[in-house]
Amino acid sequence: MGEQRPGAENLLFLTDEQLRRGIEAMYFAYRGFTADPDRILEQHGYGRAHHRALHFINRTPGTTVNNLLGILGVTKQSLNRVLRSLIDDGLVQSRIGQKDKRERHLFLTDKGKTLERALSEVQGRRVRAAYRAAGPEAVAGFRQVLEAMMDPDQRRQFAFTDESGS
Amino acid sequence: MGEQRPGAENLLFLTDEQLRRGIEAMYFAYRGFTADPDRILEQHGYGRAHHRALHFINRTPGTTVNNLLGILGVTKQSLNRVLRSLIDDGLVQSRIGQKDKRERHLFLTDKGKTLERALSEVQGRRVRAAYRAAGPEAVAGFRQVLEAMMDPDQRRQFAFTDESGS
DNA sequence: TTGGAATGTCAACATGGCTGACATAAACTG
DNA sequence: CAGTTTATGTCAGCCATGTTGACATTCCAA
Repeated sequence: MGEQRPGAENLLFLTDEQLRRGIEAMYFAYRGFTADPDRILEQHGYGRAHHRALHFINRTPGTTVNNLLGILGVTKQSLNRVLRSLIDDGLVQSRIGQKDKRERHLFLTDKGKTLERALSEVQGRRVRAAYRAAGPEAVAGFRQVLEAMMDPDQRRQFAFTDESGS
Repeated sequence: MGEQRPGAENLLFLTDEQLRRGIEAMYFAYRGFTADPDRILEQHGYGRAHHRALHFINRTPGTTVNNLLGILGVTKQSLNRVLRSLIDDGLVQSRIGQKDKRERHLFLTDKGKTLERALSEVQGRRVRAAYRAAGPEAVAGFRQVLEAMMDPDQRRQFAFTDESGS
């Protein structure tokens, strides 16, 4: 991280124009990033909030509501509305904690796993295609900039969920 | 990174886990990306839709409503509500077209320019910091992946707005 | 002159953020 | 044990921003 390469750091003197281009690229790319899952979600009457919940429950099965609140950065009322519909529709199962019976541990049902897989499949397809088009070195740079762009709290969250030691 | 295989293309053999990490990085980074402008917008009773309008009007002064609709990808009713408030608040000026009097050409007023500058200043500061932390080569890769991630239509839009030949 | 394009406006609705208030149950603390 | 804190759920309402549908106006162009 941060090693100096002679003659290279001058590229970080960015004009206003270059900076604006970067901002627009982020905006347009994020639209593309969410476009495919959005189409599937729409067919089920769901939104991005449902996608995020499915994603992170799938990622850490048995996570608690409070845990999820921290990751998603929304209010419990907002999350509850989303979880309510997912539970009612049989995509998520909520189990009362054994150690602490106030807690609810969240799991995807088979139905939930099926939708989650469909969503991550189309989204992953686009990400893979972009990675392939840009090449391995570009991907490494992409990840570095994204990580540096996060809020420190989010970055810590992000680092914490990394179990592979990458 | 996990298991190393000979050759360079192995970096594009992504495990499910690596792909999910990339998706999460995009999600968290976008949150960071919008966090600073959001705080300013909130003080004015505006949202991201107002920011986007201000950004693109500033970028191409005199753009028409229809033009803006194409860039932003929303309905005219939705955009109109946003433009209405910006015009009423004296941040945007709408001038009837000379050649085609049905068209409205949009410009930022001094007041509008001031807010736009404040927004792009805080957002640019974060982007700059991320660029600096990641380094020039990472930035080049970042931009390549973002561009590859856009929808083809958006990418064409994006390429078209590039007047500097960057 | 007539059709259609560009724009604006009104109404209604949905999603998903938010706050505030309150209920419940369980865990913790003195 | 009593009181406090924590985790969760729920109700009600507000706001920003997306949607569709309907309709008026203006005016270019065939």
